[in-house]
Amino acid sequence: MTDFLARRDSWSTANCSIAGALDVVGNRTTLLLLREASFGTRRFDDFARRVGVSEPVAAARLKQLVADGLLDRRPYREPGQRTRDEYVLTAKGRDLLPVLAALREWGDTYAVEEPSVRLAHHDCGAAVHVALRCAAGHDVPADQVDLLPGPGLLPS
Amino acid sequence: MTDFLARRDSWSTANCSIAGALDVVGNRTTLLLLREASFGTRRFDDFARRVGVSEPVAAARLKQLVADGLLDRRPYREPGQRTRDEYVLTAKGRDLLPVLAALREWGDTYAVEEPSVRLAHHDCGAAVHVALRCAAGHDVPADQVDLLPGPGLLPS
DNA sequence: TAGCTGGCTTTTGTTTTCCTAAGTCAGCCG
DNA sequence: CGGCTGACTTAGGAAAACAAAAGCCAGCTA
Repeated sequence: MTDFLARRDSWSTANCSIAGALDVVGNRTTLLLLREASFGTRRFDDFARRVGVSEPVAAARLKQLVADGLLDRRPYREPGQRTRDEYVLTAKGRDLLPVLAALREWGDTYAVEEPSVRLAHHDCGAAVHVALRCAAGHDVPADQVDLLPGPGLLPS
Repeated sequence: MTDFLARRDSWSTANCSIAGALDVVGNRTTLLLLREASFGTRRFDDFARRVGVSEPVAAARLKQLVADGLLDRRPYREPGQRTRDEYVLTAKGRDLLPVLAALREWGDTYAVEEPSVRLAHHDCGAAVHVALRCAAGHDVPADQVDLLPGPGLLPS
């Protein structure tokens, strides 16, 4: 029961949630586009320029993100302007913000000297960081996390 | 001060922590190798087989992970066996676990029907999930996160 | 109605990533 | 000392991702 880890050949790749998530957001450009979307970027060429990617790549990735339901593409019109399309995060896309926050936190520590953005709690102004918590409300240090078989493994 | 987001062309790509983190772990194979390392996998061919990648790719990625300081490669010897090399997470690599946990949580919700692994708090057994918290100890919902300029932007 | 601009798409060619298959090397085992 | 196994490396080639440049189309603006 507890040593299901020992024979994880059978399930390590099969229907793994991490692999499934990476099938959607497993490349650099996609995550940077989502970073921009979380900053409020909406227009096509802003995405391409700020992510630092060519237009064909931006078009392909944005299209894929819309197809995957992370971004919503919808027309809008500023007064006196023609109709344009904008891309905004869906709930499914917003739920990836913890991933971006965790990457940012790691990058702040190990990849850059001076972070250009910091996250603050709107109510109290204190710095926001990513934490592991259990359903009972405890803070969970990384070494107190147990790996247990999930419902996808019970039939075996 | 608050509309620094409006002219983020200047800093969106430059020394962004997320981009820096993705330079290290920005591809699928690397993150899956770290997932395996977090499961306790140590041997070369176990990594390759469980991640589902060919040996040359596993060798290249593991070598890069060692060079980046996320994995430590060290010899070990089981009794009656020859010396082998094993790969184990460093502190720098362990600090990526929140990223993996966040990806897993998103994948549990959106990418698979039945997760094969669940995380539990060792002390109380309750499910572990990723949360945003501020330094003052509050839970921070995603819509209460403010983006503020960090130290890397002050000189401008 | 003739530009002009935003928002893409198409084309072309290069670079990166990956797989398969084969080869290497060290050392225990008979 | 000759084979076998684990842990890789090398070679060759296919597939994917990417950039640069050009083209297309809709609809304001003049």
